[in-house]
Amino acid sequence: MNEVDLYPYQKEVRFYKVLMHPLRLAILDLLRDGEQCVCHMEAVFGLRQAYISQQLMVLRSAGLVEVRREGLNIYYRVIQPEIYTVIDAMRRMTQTEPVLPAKPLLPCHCPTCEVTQVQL
Amino acid sequence: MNEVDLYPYQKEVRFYKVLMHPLRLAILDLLRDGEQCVCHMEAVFGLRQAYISQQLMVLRSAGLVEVRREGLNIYYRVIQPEIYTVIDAMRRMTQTEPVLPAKPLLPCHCPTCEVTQVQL
DNA sequence: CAACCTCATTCATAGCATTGAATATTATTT
DNA sequence: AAATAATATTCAATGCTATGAATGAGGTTG
Repeated sequence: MNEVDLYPYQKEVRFYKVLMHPLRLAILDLLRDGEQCVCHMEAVFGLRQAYISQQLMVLRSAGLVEVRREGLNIYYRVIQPEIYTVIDAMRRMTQTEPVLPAKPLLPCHCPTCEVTQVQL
Repeated sequence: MNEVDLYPYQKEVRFYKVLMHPLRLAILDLLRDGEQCVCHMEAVFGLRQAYISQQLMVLRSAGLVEVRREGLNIYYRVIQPEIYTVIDAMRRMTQTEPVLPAKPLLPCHCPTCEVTQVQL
């Protein structure tokens, strides 16, 4: 049977699969302002570290984020910012807004959170 | 445990899940030029009708397409064209092009295909 | 109304994603 | 080098998605 080759779509499909998860979208939103350590995400979302790491791994193996180590902390940053053009287009379509907690839900001791706490 | 409410992301997530499938992307590409009947899709893609119908159902229950009956044929059309802004943003990011067969892979007798055949 | 189109639905199976729990790894500090 | 802190990985159970096969439902034509 002579059928169309849908293989060329796989590249896009892979990215849609990555975006198909609420926590991964939330992480990408958090990284809009620049790199953050895992510890900070843990505090902001109030979710277990292992779970966050699992989703970060998905983002990493998709080539969307990269990692930088500084002492004990590991900082993630987006290396393919074009992903935000996709996310923003979807937001316009669904008329939704990113929902991030204004303050971290849990106390944290990473540099980012220390600064946040001083500001309070 | 005090954790973030990721529920607001579900609306977007639902659409990403819809886009996460090569045939559904191909169908949306085919519908860029306006409505098409199932029969035509069958011919263009060379895939079994039931399979195409299944994916059309997913597009329909996501509210992306609607249906119009004309005699024996059923025509699908996109009712939320903003979806193309998302798809196009993704295409720019992945630097891919939509791949549709220039001519239907199979003969078809729907109005659209008759016209195509006359043009040959 | 019976045969025939076109399309939709149901069902079953296999595969993949999600997510919690436990544990491993890497770097730092003492 | 042992203890600790931050992050990663593995495992297992469960649920969701994909897809083929079979069948059903609506219209149409003779």
